[in-house]
Amino acid sequence: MRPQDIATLASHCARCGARDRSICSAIEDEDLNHLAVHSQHIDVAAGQCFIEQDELARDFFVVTEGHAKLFTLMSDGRRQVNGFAGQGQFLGLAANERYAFSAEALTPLKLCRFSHDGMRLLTAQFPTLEQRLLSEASNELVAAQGRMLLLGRKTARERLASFLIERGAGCHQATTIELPMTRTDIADYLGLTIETVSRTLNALRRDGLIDIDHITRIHLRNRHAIAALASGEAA
Amino acid sequence: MRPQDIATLASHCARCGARDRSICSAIEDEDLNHLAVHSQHIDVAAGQCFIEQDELARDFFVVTEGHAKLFTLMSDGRRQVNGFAGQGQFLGLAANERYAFSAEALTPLKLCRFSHDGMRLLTAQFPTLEQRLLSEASNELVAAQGRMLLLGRKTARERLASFLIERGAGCHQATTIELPMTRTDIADYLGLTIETVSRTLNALRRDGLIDIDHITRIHLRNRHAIAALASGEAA
DNA sequence: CGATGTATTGACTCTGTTCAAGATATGTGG
DNA sequence: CCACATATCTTGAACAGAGTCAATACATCG
Repeated sequence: MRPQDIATLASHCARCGARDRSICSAIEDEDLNHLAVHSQHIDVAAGQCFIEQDELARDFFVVTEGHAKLFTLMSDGRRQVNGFAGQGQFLGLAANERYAFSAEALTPLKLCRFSHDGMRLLTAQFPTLEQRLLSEASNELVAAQGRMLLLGRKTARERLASFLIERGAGCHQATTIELPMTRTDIADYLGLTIETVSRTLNALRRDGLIDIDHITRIHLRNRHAIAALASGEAA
Repeated sequence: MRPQDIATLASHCARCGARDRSICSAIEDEDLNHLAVHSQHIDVAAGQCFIEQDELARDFFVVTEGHAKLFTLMSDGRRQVNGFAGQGQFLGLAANERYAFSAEALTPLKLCRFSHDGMRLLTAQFPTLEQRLLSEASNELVAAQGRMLLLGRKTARERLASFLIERGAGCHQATTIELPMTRTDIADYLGLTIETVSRTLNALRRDGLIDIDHITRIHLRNRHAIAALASGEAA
């Protein structure tokens, strides 16, 4: 890992750290040299797979730039997208011996890779890092339970509303959302078909809840109503 | 915590530890005294709630006897059962400031309770414990992804087959499954209605895949076929 | 044994899927 | 810069799997 990569990672993680999302926020600046020894910077082209379901889980990853999708496949091609990962997101906790999911770049992607072995050395050196990992895992478990509720019990309309609110979270004022994924990815994320996603989004537009500025850009006109829909408090 | 409770916990955890499922397997016998200082034995009557969704998350729990269900509620009463917990199971990782789920005893239940504060002291003393917690969280994340696939993409028949296989796991030979939960719980676990659960189980019986000895006892006649169904390799 | 809660079965409905056609983007080469 | 080719997205019509509502059967427990 070159010095400029460390700087890049550090600056990215500093940004993410503000929202307490990045794993790197557990590591102080002066410790970044140790980090550098055990990590490696990687570029992935859009559409390329960098984690393969059922492969031996040797590495963890941190997204430093771009977006990725995580998904599970069935033998007949049915697909469930488990999540999307953006800047600062940590990947690879959902694995024992082998990865439980595949991961593919949605946009040109920059990753920081840590071997499990390297990670063990790091956690031995920085106990806070292990706490940080555990807290990250807890966050993901909470999110997973929210998604089970969505997939098991919510209507198509509620699923889309939940998706929009989730995507819009963090941006307190900016109610315009960028969607780096296709309709197919959204459908597989929400347990629906592309047709239902398309129809439902346009229904939300007709009802004045959103504007669809562009296929990849959606404006929330009535965030409060969308949030109510998402949590099931609607007629 | 009384000495006999420690013994009970230890013996239970020893049993579970064989399958590497219990959190206590990280703690050696001679350390159980330290454990005792920070833990508390609790009895819960069947039907009683012992974790309340959105309450401040102050404690972790280990099930030492009996069965519990974990679930999430929507304001209109829709319910998603996130999982069932039996002997040796660790509860409470899916929480940040507050619990992301509620938990209720299905049978008379014995729990071991650890305060978060006590847990911090314990993990400081036994670094392996924190690794154990992280590994437990990883297992749960893997399981969560399996459930997302189930809830998002599987048919009712495949969901029931998956449920039976999951319940039958561990018991390599014994193909008779005890179900400590009601049909309503199963339905809310699989994202279905009780009617669909009932109809589908009886369809599986008619097709010679299972016997329903009793409402709460199911015998797997053709485990291989059920497993194939569960993973979606069927007509 | 009757009372109550739980499970099964049946008839009908509805939400979301499937299949198919058309529209809109994105990208390429002339 | 435009025409064509390909992807992706939208829209429509028919269908199906699971849900809803309602009646009946079965357990469990006093």
